[in-house]
Amino acid sequence: MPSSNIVPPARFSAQARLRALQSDIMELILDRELEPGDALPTENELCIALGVGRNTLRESLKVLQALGVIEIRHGFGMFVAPSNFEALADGLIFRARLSLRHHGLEALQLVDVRQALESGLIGSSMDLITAEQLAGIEESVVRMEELAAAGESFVDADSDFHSRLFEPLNNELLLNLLGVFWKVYRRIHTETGAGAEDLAAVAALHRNVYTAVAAGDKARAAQELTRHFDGIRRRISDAVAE
Amino acid sequence: MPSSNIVPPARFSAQARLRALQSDIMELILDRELEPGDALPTENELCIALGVGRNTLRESLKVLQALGVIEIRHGFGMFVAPSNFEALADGLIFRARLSLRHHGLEALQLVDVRQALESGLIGSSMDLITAEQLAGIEESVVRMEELAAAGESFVDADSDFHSRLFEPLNNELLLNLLGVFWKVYRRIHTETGAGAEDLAAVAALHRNVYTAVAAGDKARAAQELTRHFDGIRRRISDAVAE
DNA sequence: CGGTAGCGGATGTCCCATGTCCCCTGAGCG
DNA sequence: CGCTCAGGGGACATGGGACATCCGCTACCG
Repeated sequence: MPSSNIVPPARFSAQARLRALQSDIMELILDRELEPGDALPTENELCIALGVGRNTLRESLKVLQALGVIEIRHGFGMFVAPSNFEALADGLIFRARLSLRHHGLEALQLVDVRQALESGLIGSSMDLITAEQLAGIEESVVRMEELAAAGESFVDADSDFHSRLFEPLNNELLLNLLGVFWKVYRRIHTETGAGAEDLAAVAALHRNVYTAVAAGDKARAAQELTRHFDGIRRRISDAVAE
Repeated sequence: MPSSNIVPPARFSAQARLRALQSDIMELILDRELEPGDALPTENELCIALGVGRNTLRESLKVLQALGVIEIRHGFGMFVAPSNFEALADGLIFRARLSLRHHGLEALQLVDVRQALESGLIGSSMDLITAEQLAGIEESVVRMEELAAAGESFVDADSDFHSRLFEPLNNELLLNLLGVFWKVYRRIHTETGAGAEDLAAVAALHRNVYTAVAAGDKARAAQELTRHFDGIRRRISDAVAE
């Protein structure tokens, strides 16, 4: 029985305590009205303020960093971070790879979600698109076609194309989510070999999407996107079957 | 210049090393073909296998736990976890609360994404829905109406309604994402007070959605959902303005 | 034969020492 | 007078050890 021990403070499960600690740190940020870019107290100050050891604190800190809540700069300090979904991507990539060992279920679900997002929002994006942004999209298509003609893979240009497509919406969360899906897809892509794809055909599909967007034909744009996703789904199914 | 030092192992940035360590752990799981529920090696074994100290390892382990990749049970061991999006929710809740201090931009973006998902996928879900599932949806609506009549808030029933709506798709990723959005929304809801909402009107909106779904009218279902989201958007704007 | 106390192993928390990195400052130079 | 770069100091990174806590299993005792 700790007589003078001040801190046997309501022992919950370890897991709950860690989560509480993370919440405390986030509350502290909100309470002090820190903005993205502002510095947090040093590790030692936080240890004292929150009444935990440095290691325990650091474990929570690392989690918050992975969640994109804070940014840790070695040797300088910790700061409230701008958006960052890297960690989510890693988690999803892991799940997707795990599922590819079986039936690729999670990978296919991911394509479904991405399709709903892209097909569902392409219309709104087309309402807001500027001539300049449209030109940027075509540029991506051209780059894909060039790479396809040269027989080189063009994952970057492909990713670029889809980013630009939804840039007009000015929705960072959406772009982040799509970015995550892209990262997962890219991983699956290299994982499954996928060398046998028809580059020219893929480039042509994107050209079709561009044409529909440029013409302002929302229904056709959504439809062309859907065809694109059907191709992706087929490739995943093939990879799992093999 | 470390002469006899065996391990000056290609110093990258600290952040990169931590990420690499996480990847290594995930690779190890995939290499050993561990399934969800299987036990990982103990901390000490991993320390040796990966050549890092226990503290460093634990920081990565905690991150993986937060990402829902592994599950840590105090005093027993570590296991490959089933799906878990809790961490993502916490991160998003933080972002949303942070943004509410300004213009509520991220909160509104989140509603946009959710709307795209729900409006975009309601059609596919209606293709697959069974009579039983339909009855479950109506049950949720009835519960909401009862609670509205009693003047009580019905966040749970509301959340239930939306879950059931997309249950037929059998897409865990989607349900998880929507669950995350719900959690964030619920937090915002309590955060902004939001006591002044018209319970009966909200219940009626859901009744309209149910009616359209039961009638098999996809366009109307999507439209009713959109109206629902417009209401949410308005409430967020009001909360920020005040 | 059943319940329980003890044991072994694993994780949780913490401290300390040392290494590493980054920004800031000030002296030196053009 | 302004620019550049080396050094200082502060802060984070890493590793190891000690002790506390928790869980499941087993062997002892009633």
